[in-house]
Amino acid sequence: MQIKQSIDVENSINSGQVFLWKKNREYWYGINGQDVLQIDENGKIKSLKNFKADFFRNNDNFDEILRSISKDKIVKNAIKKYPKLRIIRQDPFQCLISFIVSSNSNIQKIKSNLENISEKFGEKTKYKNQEFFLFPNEETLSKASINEIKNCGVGYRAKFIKEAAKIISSEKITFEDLKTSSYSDAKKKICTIPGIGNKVADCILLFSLDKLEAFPLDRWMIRILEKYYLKKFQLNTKTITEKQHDILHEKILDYFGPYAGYAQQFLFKMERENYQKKWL
DNA sequence: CCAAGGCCTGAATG
DNA sequence: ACATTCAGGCCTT
Repeated sequence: MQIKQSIDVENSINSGQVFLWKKNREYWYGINGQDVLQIDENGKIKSLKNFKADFFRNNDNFDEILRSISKDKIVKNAIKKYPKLRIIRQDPFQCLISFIVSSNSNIQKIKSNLENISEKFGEKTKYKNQEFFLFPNEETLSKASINEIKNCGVGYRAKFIKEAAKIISSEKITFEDLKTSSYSDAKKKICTIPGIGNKVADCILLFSLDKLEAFPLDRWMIRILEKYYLKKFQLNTKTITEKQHDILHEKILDYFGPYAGYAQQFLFKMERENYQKKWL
């Protein structure tokens, strides 16, 4: 694939979107579903299985997107700081499980949990003279016992993971359908999976199902909105009920527009770096 | 519709 | 040392 615009590989990987990545010399290596990717500093991708998807969303129109979300000084500054930050289009099933695992957790633990899941259930493989474990497919996880999953350190989320894998492997919900559905339809459907609420759903929709209007509202984003947008969104800091959540998301969409998810990623990255939070 | 409490786990804090 | 607290939420009551 031709690279039209430069990519900030380092910061894109280190922005809370993906977890099974590590750097070795000049390359980043990561698990993306049933594939292993090797990415150089320019964003050039090689892979175990001839990966050809648009991982860094090169086909998005960045000029238009950045113009569209540049509504105020706050976002503009965030964009200025990380101008080549990308939203990553990752493997949907791995993404879904990753963000179920992420709830009420932290990045270090999420990473460790997911590594355990891959090692225990994923296929062992070699690429570029290194050993990797692919991410398990939905069928494998759907058949795993709750205790085996629990042993990966995910605690009460184990049963969510198994149930989610069952729903996907039985095709009660398919990613193809979610991709072609509208944002709000897709969200409704995906929220029927146990362990997936508003925040987790938006992460999955934004990072793997091309729903750029998804705007994950986690503790950090709420903090950011309180800090910079308190008046604009008339934030009711105490009550983040489902209803309030919907109302807030609507205001955000009205304000940032159809690429709100990109705005979220820039703001999130900026604020986490301000607080010097670790990524992987 | 809202508020409150519980939940696995491990690192950080007191 | 040991006990709380807290962390990219969600579910149940």
